[in-house]
Amino acid sequence: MNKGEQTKQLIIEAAFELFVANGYHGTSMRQIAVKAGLALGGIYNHFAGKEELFLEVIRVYHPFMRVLPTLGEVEGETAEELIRSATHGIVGQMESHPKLLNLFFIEMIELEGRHLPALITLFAPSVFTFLQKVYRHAGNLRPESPILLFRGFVGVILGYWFTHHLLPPQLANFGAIGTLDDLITIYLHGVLQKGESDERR
Amino acid sequence: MNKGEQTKQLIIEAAFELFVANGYHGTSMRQIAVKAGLALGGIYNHFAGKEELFLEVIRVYHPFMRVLPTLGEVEGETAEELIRSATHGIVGQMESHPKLLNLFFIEMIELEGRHLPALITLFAPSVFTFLQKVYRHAGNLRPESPILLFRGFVGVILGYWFTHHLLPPQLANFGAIGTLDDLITIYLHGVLQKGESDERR
DNA sequence: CCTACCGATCGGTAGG
DNA sequence: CCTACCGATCGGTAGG
Repeated sequence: MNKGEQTKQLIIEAAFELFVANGYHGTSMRQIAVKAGLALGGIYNHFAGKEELFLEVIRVYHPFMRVLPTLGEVEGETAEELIRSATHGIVGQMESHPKLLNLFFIEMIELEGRHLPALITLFAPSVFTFLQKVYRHAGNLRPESPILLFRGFVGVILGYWFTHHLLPPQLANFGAIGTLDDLITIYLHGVLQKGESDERR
Repeated sequence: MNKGEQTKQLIIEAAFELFVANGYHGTSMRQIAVKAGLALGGIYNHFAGKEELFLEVIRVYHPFMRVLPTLGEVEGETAEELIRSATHGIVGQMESHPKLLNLFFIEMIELEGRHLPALITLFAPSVFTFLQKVYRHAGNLRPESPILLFRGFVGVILGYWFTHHLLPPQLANFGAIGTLDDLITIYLHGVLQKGESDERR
């Protein structure tokens, strides 16, 4: 990696950290320049403008980019193993940089979600691969629709993440807060059925 | 409501719509003034500054403010009825203004979540009331901890909401997208147990 | 890649 | 509640 490429990476990293901390309009090109260690004008040797820089940050750091590819690589012998492994993989990625999700929200709000469709269609295959694997390893899934199963799966991750970062610690005396695996267990009880004696409704 | 109070409400409403559409730093006091139908300087007769105005918007429009009180009023004879009714009540509130949730994210990102703790402790009682009601009407809940039950509940709502607004429509041929009630059903299968014969793990 | 600068717009205020 | 203004800062560029 030559000097110019190195500088470019420094700019992207600096921009990422400032964007997720202060938002798009809350971050100035001057702040990014200082953090990347060059003068304001220098940025424009690498990027045509602020939005182009943001697009590059998204291309590298968007949570879909970090999180969904792991779905394609998940391994396991049963649906339960696949789902537990996928959930932990995704949450692990999210924990690797707790502000990663902010990029998603910033793009939604401040750039009106203009770049989401492209990202979604880019990663839909990983999701399909994962869902097919799950259904292949288990004929005993209650939701007949993979999409529905996936929507519940998303709920487990989001429910865990937001309550994990938001619930006030003092309410622990109202009951155990629980772990990610506890939430997965609830979900698995919801989607797995062991034989037809299990029919409830 | 006298004239001054009326103007104040117009400002708050205009600010709300601009904030959720463009973010905090992406909205200028001049835009708000125009939308509210007065001159820039006029806003400062009602609010000390931009952040004070945002705080008032939050006080009126924050999703917690709109969504959690319904939890305190939910009625039903069984845990299932209570949970279904609460979920529909909350999602209904969210649908009444699809950008309501943006206020939550804007506060998180652009104002660093400084005002969340106050909002959370303000509405914790509604949540507790709801959870107590659920546990009173059903001894057959799998999660021993109400907090854990609640985290799963949050997951249902968030999972539904985000996939509902994000999933590309064309993937419907991969399977039915499902409804909110389908997701609630999965969750209920996860948390309700009908007798001890149901033990799975 | 930096220096020095551009016009535009920002939040906010004085004075009436 | 408006007009007219303030200093500060914005994204971006020319020229070297």
